Amino acid sequence: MKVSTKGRYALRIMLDLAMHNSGDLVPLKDIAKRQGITLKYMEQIISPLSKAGFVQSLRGSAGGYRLARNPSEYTVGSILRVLEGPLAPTACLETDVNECPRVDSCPTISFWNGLNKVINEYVDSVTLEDLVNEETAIQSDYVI
Amino acid sequence: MKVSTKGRYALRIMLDLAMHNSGDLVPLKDIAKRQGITLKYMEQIISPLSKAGFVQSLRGSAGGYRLARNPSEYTVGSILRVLEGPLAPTACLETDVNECPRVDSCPTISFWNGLNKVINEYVDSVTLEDLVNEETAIQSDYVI
DNA sequence: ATACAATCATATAAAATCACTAGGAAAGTA
DNA sequence: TACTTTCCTAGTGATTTTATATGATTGTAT
Repeated sequence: MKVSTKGRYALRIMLDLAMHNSGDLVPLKDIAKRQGITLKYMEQIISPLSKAGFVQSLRGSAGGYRLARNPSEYTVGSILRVLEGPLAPTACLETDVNECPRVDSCPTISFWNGLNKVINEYVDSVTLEDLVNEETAIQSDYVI
Repeated sequence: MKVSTKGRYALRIMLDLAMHNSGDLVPLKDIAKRQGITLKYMEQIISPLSKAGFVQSLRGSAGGYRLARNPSEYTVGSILRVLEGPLAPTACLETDVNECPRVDSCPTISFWNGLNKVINEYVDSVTLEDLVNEETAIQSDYVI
């Protein structure tokens, strides 16, 4: 029941971009340095995010990445799903085509459905903006 | 974010025992036949449940397993945890000793804490009895 | 006492997943 | 042209998953 590093790192990358959301492009190298993740591994993580249209990119010197939308328009769930696939707790909930031969008489399916629901409702109730606001609130504690 | 077969099978075994909860001992062979799981694999799954005191066992001819308590006294979460360990979505939430060096400044920890909470609250809100009642309700549909 | 039935323990292993590392190609900027 | 940065693909060691297999131990019934 663990979220893999890819999902967790994807969230950290997107949150880093959200906290440096000036409109300028942010080189991945800078994010890697801040987050303590190797550049090469981060490239693998941001690639699907780029293909999914979650970030905009530009190559070359002064290139980098930036968010494609407003931080409030990303739920954490949507980010995790790009790297993790469906967040369903069992494989039988993932597709419309139920491959499990026991599905019609399965006494546990309603339980798994319920778990699937609470997980997805929660991860989609939190946005990048929520996390940014929380973080800046924490930082201001030090100032005060 | 998947529950492993051990956790899922453990739930099916416990539910099978709950639906054959006459007080008599149920041979594992019978459960294996009903559930379509090999006896040898089931032995590995029920062993931790036995050690955790979730089921009572008796060896020998006419031996088998039965629930140690009333079905209403088992939450699904408690069963899953025996086989899966903590159901936390990240390792940093598992122990009291936080090993992650970033924990004090981690902007995502509150999100993971929240996810951890909704998952565990849900799995502990459903009992074996709930699943049994649901199943017998479904079966009675056929009768009616 | 003996045979039988079941739990209990341990070893092995294929397959999949995880968490990276590495090399280089392509594209854009100064 | 030199440099920087993204983009693409492949490989790799470690761990986990999902079992299978063999046999020992224990208890019940006849």
